[in-house]
Amino acid sequence: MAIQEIKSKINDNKQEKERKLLSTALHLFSEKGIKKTSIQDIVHDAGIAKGTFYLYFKDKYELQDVLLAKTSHEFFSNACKEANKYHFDRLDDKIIFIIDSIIDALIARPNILKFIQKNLSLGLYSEKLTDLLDSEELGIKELFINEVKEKDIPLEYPEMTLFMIIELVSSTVFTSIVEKQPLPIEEFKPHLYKTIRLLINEKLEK
Amino acid sequence: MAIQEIKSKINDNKQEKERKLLSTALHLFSEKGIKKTSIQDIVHDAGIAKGTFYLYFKDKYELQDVLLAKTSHEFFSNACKEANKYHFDRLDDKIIFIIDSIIDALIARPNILKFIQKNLSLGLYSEKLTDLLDSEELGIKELFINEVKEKDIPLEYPEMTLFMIIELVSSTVFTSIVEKQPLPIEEFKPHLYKTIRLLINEKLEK
Amino acid sequence: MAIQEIKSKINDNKQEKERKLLSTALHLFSEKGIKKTSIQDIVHDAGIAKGTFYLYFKDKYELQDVLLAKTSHEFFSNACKEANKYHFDRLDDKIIFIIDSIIDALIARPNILKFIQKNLSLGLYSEKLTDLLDSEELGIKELFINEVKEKDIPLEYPEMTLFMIIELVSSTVFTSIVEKQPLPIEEFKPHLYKTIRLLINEKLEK
Amino acid sequence: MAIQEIKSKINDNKQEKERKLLSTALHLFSEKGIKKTSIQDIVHDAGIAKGTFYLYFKDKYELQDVLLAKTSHEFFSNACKEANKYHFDRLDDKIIFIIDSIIDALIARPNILKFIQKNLSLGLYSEKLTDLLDSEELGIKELFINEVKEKDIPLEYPEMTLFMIIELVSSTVFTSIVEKQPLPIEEFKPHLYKTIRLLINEKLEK
DNA sequence: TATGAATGAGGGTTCATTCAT
DNA sequence: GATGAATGAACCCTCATTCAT
Repeated sequence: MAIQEIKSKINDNKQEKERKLLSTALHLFSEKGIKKTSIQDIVHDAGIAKGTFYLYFKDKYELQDVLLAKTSHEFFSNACKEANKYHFDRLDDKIIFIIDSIIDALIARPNILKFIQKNLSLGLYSEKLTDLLDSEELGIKELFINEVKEKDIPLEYPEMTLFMIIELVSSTVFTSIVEKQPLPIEEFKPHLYKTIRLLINEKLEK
Repeated sequence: MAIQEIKSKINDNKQEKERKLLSTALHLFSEKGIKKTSIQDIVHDAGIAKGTFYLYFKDKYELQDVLLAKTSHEFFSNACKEANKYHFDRLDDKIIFIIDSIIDALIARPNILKFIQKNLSLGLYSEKLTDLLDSEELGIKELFINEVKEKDIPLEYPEMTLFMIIELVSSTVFTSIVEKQPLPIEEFKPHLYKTIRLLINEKLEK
Repeated sequence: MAIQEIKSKINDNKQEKERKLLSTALHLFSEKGIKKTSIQDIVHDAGIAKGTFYLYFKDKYELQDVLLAKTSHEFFSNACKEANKYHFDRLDDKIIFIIDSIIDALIARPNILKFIQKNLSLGLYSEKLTDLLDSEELGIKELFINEVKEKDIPLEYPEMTLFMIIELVSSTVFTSIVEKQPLPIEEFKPHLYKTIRLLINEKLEK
Repeated sequence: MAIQEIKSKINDNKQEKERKLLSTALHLFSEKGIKKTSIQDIVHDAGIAKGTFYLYFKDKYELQDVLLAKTSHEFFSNACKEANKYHFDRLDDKIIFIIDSIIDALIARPNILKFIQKNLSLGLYSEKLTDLLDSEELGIKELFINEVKEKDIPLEYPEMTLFMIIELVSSTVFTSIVEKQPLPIEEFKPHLYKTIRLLINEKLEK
């Protein structure tokens, strides 16, 4: 076997270990909460030795950060892929479709929502994402900016608008799904979507 | 000394202990973070015996919940009091004044912001507030609803609008102050306030 | 029961715990060495809970320091008591008697010698001794100084002479007993005692 | 390249690795103490693989023993070399010159002194020295014995005298430099040197 | 010879909680 | 109600050591 092959095999093995730790941790964090999940639990369920954990992560919280960014990012990524299957005349329709997909996905996995809490926006803005983002796929950020330009939507600072939309969604949806406050999610959706349209089509005479 | 007086003194003593625990805990939570603050630390700094803690709170997290609601509420309460010193012709001006006061107060105490995180809205919506709210003071909620009615502002669901404003502020301001993302707070303020005006004066022809 | 009594009972209990920890630790340190003795071992053998250890000592090494001073001191203390039973015309005879007693005691407990190593002088000079020394008993230090004065022994700096004698004994005896270098202890003794006499009766024409 | 050369190169490489391990370990032991220095630390700083350590030493303590003997020996070796540059009429002057050189060297490197502790005499008496001593250089031991003979100094057991001088120095100097007890080293020196003269020129009429 | 990823035993330490006083 | 000494489970983390490459 060539040295090249050996090295790549070792590398594969390492990646596999890291992947296993991440997926096991996500499962446990969602199931029992971060506080009640110990490193012991994670390595036990992952079938990995205790010491090995520290070869990959400094502590539970570094793992948590990576996981938050990664998981949130996946929600955006999946929803965008889904949206790209269809054609939308209007940007607001497309954005709301994406957000609606994400909300439905969150409803379907309430435990993961409890893990993400109000930090969905990390999926777009976390610094931990650098590894994941060298993929050439178009995220919601690029999509939004591009379409604003193409369709001549009169937004002064589209990045800022998107940021506020995402934070608004992230924050209200968590409260609505988990605490059913101020309304259960299905009743809340129309209010939220109306507001999103407002933000995208801002026409403030001032 | 009359029995009454003795009882009231004992009661005072109890309230004093609880108050001491709360203030000490807030200080420690802000300074070192919740995770790194132990009950030991709290009772030590508060000058209270270990066992006594459990006469007042089930555990650290019950105390944390109370503290989150209480502290957030104080920010709103102070800002409202300040606003009531002046006269505002427009509701959006008044709301933005209040929110600006709160943001400035948060900037001044970044450690407390780190404790509150994105949960500022607990100051309005937490169930732990029942004790605090039997005061007859007008909060921002009542203020908002009343003025919408008085001034005939065409908002279909004013409660919903306020909820979204608060969550939007809570979420974006934390990120902006703590991580200076996407803009430092002073640069971000104009964008935020423009959006708040938009939400209050919504005129979406649809 | 009066509060006084209760408090003193608690105090007795605490002293008893500390005593137990010290004696157990000495036994284990002598038997297996410090490095191989864990706090677990100590509390286990002492029949005390793990957490309790930390109420009395910061760590294994604080305990070790106390123990070194205490144990060394006992050797001196016992030897002095023994010497005081007899009358000596000469100071050098008395000092050598004391040192001979100590050496014999060390020979009898080689494990304890391995623990003390070359630090026998801590029994006279350690700062950890303050607790033990408020006893009014005359140590070798006072004994030496007093007799030098009384007997007009022409020593310029008796403290310094004693210090060097003690360090010399401490250092050579360890090597001689443990490693039988350069001679086994019984053969080495005469050389050592001759040197001690020399130091006490210094008559250096210079 | 001739096989000879290759072999010698490999050998050089090996010696280089061992040398590197020793020097790195000495540095770490001095800096952080033995207990807090792990094999991990040593190989990391030495730039050598973990497994490789075990090709050279059984464990940290074997390395420590070698290092103690080696380092102590160097102090004697350097001081003797220095002394040989000059001519001394009297043996006691020469010995005191050597010891003074050693003490000054120790003062200059207090961390190394903390590592050596009271074991300076290992530089003369350790069994680990066999490798180093097949050099034909005259050590202090040979020097002392020879001169006693040559100068007809009336010492019955010169080896014993030297042993006691070395142990006395080793023990007192450590305490004096590190703990400044009973006197700081510079003030202690005259007392020590006076005693050394006494031992060399013993004239106890008894 | 040299490597360094993986191991998992074992250490120190913390801490919420109890309970006799 | 108040105390704080004692507990011991549970944690994190380090580390010497192994072994396939």
